[in-house]
Order: sequence, then C-alpha cells, then structure tokens
Amino acid sequence: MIEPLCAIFRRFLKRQGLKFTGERAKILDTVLAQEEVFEADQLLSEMRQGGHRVSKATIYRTLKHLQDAKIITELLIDSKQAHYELSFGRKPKGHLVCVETGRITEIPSPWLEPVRDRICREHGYDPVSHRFVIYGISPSESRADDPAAQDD
Amino acid sequence: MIEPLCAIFRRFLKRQGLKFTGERAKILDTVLAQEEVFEADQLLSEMRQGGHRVSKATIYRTLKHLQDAKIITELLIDSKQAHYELSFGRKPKGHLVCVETGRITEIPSPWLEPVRDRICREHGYDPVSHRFVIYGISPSESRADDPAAQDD
DNA sequence: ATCGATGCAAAAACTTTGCATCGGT
DNA sequence: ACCGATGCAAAGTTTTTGCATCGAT
Repeated sequence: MIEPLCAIFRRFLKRQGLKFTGERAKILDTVLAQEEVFEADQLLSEMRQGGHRVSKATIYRTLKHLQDAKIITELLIDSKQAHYELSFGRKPKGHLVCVETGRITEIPSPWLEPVRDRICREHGYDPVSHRFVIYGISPSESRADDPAAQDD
Repeated sequence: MIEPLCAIFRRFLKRQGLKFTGERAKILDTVLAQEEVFEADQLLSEMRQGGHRVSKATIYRTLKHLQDAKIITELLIDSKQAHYELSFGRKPKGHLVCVETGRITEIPSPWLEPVRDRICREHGYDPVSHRFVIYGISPSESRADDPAAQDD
C-alpha cells in the first residue's frame, strides 16, 4: 500500500522545521487533482472556484516546497511561465508540445535516463535531472494548415 | 563557400517586407560574436560596451526576427529568462547545465532527431523541433559538496 | 514619400519580498 | 509562547507595446 502524498509532504516539512498548514494541505489537494501539466495561476483560480481563499504568494511559496519534497517537478515548456507536473514516484517523462494549440502530451522515455547518466559520466558531472521536449503540430492543426490536404 | 548570415538575414527580411537597418546589422554582428548561449540582456550590455546604442525594445524585436529566420534558436534552460543560441545550418544540440554554476555545455545528440520524428509519427504530429537538457553538478562543484572527497 | 523601425517610457505578465498579523507545534 | 506562515500590496524581472519621430527602400 502506498503512503499518501499528504503524509509524505507532512514528514518532509517537519524534517525541515516547517509547518503543515491548512493552506498547504489545500494546495497539495489541488495539485493532486491536476490531471495534466499545470501552472501557478491555474491552481489559484481552481482553488478560488472551490471556495478556498489562498494568496498567490502562498501558492508560489508552497510550490517551491513541493518541488523540494520531489512531489512536483518544474517543466521547461516555454520561458515565460513555470509549468509543473506531479512527479512523486514517477520516472521522468518527456513532453510533446503542439506549437499551435499548446497542448502537452506526456511521452514515456525510460531510455533517456541511462543516456543522461552516460553523458554526465563523460563530462564528470553528477546527474541531477533532465528534460526532453518535442515541439510539433498536432494532427488536426497540421491538416488545417495544409491547403492540399483533402478531408473526405 | 558559405553565404554570410548577414546576406541570409537581409534576404529573409526583404521576403517579409521588412527593412535591413543599421541596428539589425549590429545586433546580428553581436549575435554572431557569441561563442555560447546568450541572453537578450547580455547582447544589450555588450553592444553598449562596444559603443553601439540600441534600445532593449529593438533587441527583443530583432531576436524575434532572427528566430523566424532560423538564425538563432530559443533554448529552454530555465523559466525565468529566454536563452538563445546560433543555430543556422546546425543540427539541434542537447545541453548539459550545471545547477550550481549555471554553466551550459553543448552536447551533440544526432540520434535524438530520429527519435523525435518517430514519436511525432506515432502521435500523428508534424515534427517542428525538440530540446534536450540535462541538469547535473560539474566536477569541481560536486567535489566541493562532498566532504569525503580528498583533493591532493 | 511611404511605411516600417527606432527609442523611450509606460504597461504587462509572472514571481518574489517586506511587514504586520495569524496560527501550528 | 515561539517562530514560521499568511495575505496584502509593493517591488522586482523580463518582455511587450504605444506613440512620436526617424530612416530604408
């Protein structure tokens, strides 16, 4: 049986001399409800819709702790805004991003980890993590772009 | 013999009904002088040091055109700031980033392109580009972190 | 002469921070 | 009771935009 992430976060906080507050619990709940990649902003509005009042500042502060606790991971999809995903107990995934719609699809890529470790070894680095992002145009979009494509 | 990038940029601009100005020429020169990954800010200060006065706005506007012209590529190293590198006529590279020093090393990874194309095909996507970034700790840094390491 | 380009400063978008107050432990 | 956490608003960063003027074609 799996230990709930809530308990894991709680333990992490205690170890750091930090407190497990109602706000942090609510934020973690909202994070756990995310099915896909999410942003700070999105959490805020979902929480407000759910009738929970939390400040932006607390969201950002908590996201940082969740990263330290290895519960979420920051992705690098674009350089304007931070994107996160649940990562606890999961192998790092790659991401396929549609440059037209912004849609993000996870792609399993277990073979990347050995590659990363080999490259780090070659450079004398200690591996920490890695990101693999593919940009493409999703099916419906590329068809719309192509005047030669016949749809019947 | 290789056509100078300046001419390529000029042609690109003309094709788009845009103008080749002194500022754009200077910015391209400065970009071409970059040996590694660079940022908008860095270009600005290097140009000012070189006695060229350009506005931040023009730098950003020109960087956008240089990307459209495929002369530079925006990397995704962190979500705070845009990083660029010269990319004209080069295969996409991966990047090894030291999380302690911020140092960025290019890593050739020609095998990623076929992987990208296969994954795109599987999802019905048209491939556009990809990014592969490895985070690690560079040799001297990881030694400094490790109290057991003996250096003699 | 046209119409895009420039510089400046203001605005925007995202994230961080200072401070008084609140609340876990 | 202590000391970290919160909310708010202000400040910080990076990037974008409006506008009057400049300049390439």
